[in-house]
Amino acid sequence: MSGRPREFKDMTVIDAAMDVFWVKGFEACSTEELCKRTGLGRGSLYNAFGSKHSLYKHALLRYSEIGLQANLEILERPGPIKDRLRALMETVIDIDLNDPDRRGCLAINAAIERGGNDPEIAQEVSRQFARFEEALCHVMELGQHSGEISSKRPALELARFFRSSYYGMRVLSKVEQDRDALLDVVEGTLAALLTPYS
Amino acid sequence: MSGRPREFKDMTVIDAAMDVFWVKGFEACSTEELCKRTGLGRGSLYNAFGSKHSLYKHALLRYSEIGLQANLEILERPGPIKDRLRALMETVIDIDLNDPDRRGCLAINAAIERGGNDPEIAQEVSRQFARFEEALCHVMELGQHSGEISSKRPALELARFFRSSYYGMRVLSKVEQDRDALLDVVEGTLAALLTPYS
DNA sequence: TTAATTATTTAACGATCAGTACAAAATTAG
DNA sequence: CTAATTTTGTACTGATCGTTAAATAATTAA
Repeated sequence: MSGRPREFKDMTVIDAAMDVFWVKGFEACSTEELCKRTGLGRGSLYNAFGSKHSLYKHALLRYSEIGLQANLEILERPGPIKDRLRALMETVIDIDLNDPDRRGCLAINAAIERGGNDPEIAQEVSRQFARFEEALCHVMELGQHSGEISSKRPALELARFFRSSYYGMRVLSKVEQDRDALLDVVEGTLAALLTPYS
Repeated sequence: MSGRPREFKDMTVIDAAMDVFWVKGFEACSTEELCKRTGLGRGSLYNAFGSKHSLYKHALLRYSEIGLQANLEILERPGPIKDRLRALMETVIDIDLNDPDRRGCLAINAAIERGGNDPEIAQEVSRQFARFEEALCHVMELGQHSGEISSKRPALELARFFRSSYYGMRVLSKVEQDRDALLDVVEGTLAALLTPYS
């Protein structure tokens, strides 16, 4: 054990690869470009990660510490539940519309590009979707206890409904340039949660 | 003009190509497979459509007469607005979950795979999204006039909100196998539209 | 019939694809 | 030091990519 030491940090390489996959998707991203952007030669890249598909999996896993985690942090902020949910959606609108590459959400991109034909990727995406659902459900329960959010519906249903609306908004933001169209989604979704009676 | 006659109908070829693009996406679909599935030789295919990208555009345009139109027909059915909106979502859940290829919605697939890097495709997707919004808005207005749907919010906002939730559901259905998770989206979304007070 | 036009078939184009073989380089263990 | 081990850089693999060239076939117009 322990021969020549690696000249790179795995995570740095995965981050670079994630950026490329995020912009171009899996199929449209060549191994040559991955080498260029990670700074690794083909030998090193294949020695470390085995295949393009494996590197993509690593990138997707890493994404849960970027995209998902960023969302969870907004949800855990102090302050009214309503403000957190609004911040979650409005923040993502700003990010998506200001991104010249319109990368969107890597997990959603993976779900669409590979979910149907790639069980491994589908499972990891599903895991990330579930984690988001869980966090949202927790927030909905908090809101229901404090009376900020309608208790007419189960928290899980509200979480799933909100999540769907959020994901749909990220699909729309891939091609939409009218910010108002996205802000209407925010208003409609929040209004649905904040019915004034119990 | 008028030399040797074509041995195929353009629309038949486009339909076949659409099926392949729908299952595999744009990048993962080779011209060889397109030839195989359309029955055309490479020469005929390129003579008729010019490029893979052009054929993809034709397929996406054709999709608006399949996917979009199917939705519009459900929305134009007679009967309560609530039933139409529910049918729209539940029908799509059945289709998506019963599809072994998990093709989902081709317009959404195109938005995600190519929306960020392909302005032509982004524009056509945007057009189809807008048409769906328009139809939904019309239905919301009908529902508001008849009192079936809350008038607290503008019809356009309701339409945009519903559409986002619907698109999100189709993203989820790419990797979700729990029907209840999708049905909760339906319940949550409909409940939001059907507040009992004006 | 002939010329013009368009479609089809086949073979091939250069480019690029993901992945590998292998030798040189750098380390540790003994 | 040597042997063992791992990484690195480079050259290369066969396969496949999207696209094109060119000969042949089928039609209409004259």
